[in-house]
Amino acid sequence: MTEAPPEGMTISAAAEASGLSVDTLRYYEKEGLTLHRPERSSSGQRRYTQENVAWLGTLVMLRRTGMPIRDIKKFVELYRVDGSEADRLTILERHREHVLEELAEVQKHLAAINRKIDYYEEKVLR
Amino acid sequence: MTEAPPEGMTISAAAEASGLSVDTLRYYEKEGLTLHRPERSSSGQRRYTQENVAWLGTLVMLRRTGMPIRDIKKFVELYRVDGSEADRLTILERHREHVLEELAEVQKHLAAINRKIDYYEEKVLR
DNA sequence: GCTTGACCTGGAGCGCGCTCCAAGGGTCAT
DNA sequence: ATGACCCTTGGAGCGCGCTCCAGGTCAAGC
Repeated sequence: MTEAPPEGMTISAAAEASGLSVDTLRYYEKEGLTLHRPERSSSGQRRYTQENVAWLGTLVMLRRTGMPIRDIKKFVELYRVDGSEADRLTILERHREHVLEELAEVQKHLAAINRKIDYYEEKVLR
Repeated sequence: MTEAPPEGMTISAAAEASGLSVDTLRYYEKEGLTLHRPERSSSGQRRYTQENVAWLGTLVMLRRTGMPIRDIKKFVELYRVDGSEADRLTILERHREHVLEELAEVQKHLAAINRKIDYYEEKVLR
């Protein structure tokens, strides 16, 4: 098997694909949130594989559901530990619990917003 | 009609009732987020009425659904404008839209979390 | 009269998550 | 070889939403 030369997307393409900014990609990498660091081209530029980009999707999933950077870091560090699957599962289950609580609270407040809207609709439409 | 002396809860009671911290209550007041500033006792301490506390509930509702302080400020300022009910309604409707989009996105990511959990459950339980 | 404790003010400080900047390098088309 | 353009790094800066602090006042209980 021959080593393929580092082909793959540039950082701006990876940014577009993931919905993150170029700066954020470099920031995440610096913070140790990447599963694998992207390869570099001969001139030192990052080249993102599909796997790299897929992991960015995981990061977006965790961030956009409110997991702090430092917790994501702990999570990704488990990927470097053999047999840590049960621990990763625990973290995900805890996070799911947290997300469900958040959702429930927001929905509760949403109901209050709806009541306030109803009140104003009646008031405004006479 | 006689003026009642300023009876009402202390700031710590209002904090407990609203779920906010004492510091946050003073901060919100400073930022102009209060509908009415609480009265003061003879020694200058804040005394919160039920109405004051109810408004804190509105602030919590807006904050916990992600409305930034500066937008809440615009909203409360409309309460000082006669006939601004339609504008308040518009703000609430826009905010509801925003909340619904947020909820949809979080739920989408929650589904991805569930899939990842399923994957690990299979892996861990052999 | 003294202590305790809750409150007051103005302002500084902080954690988070980016976001931006300066200074420079490589690649390519004209 | 000039310019455009995208990339690199380290580090500074920022917006947000609190949170904390120093130094002081006041009221109640012992």
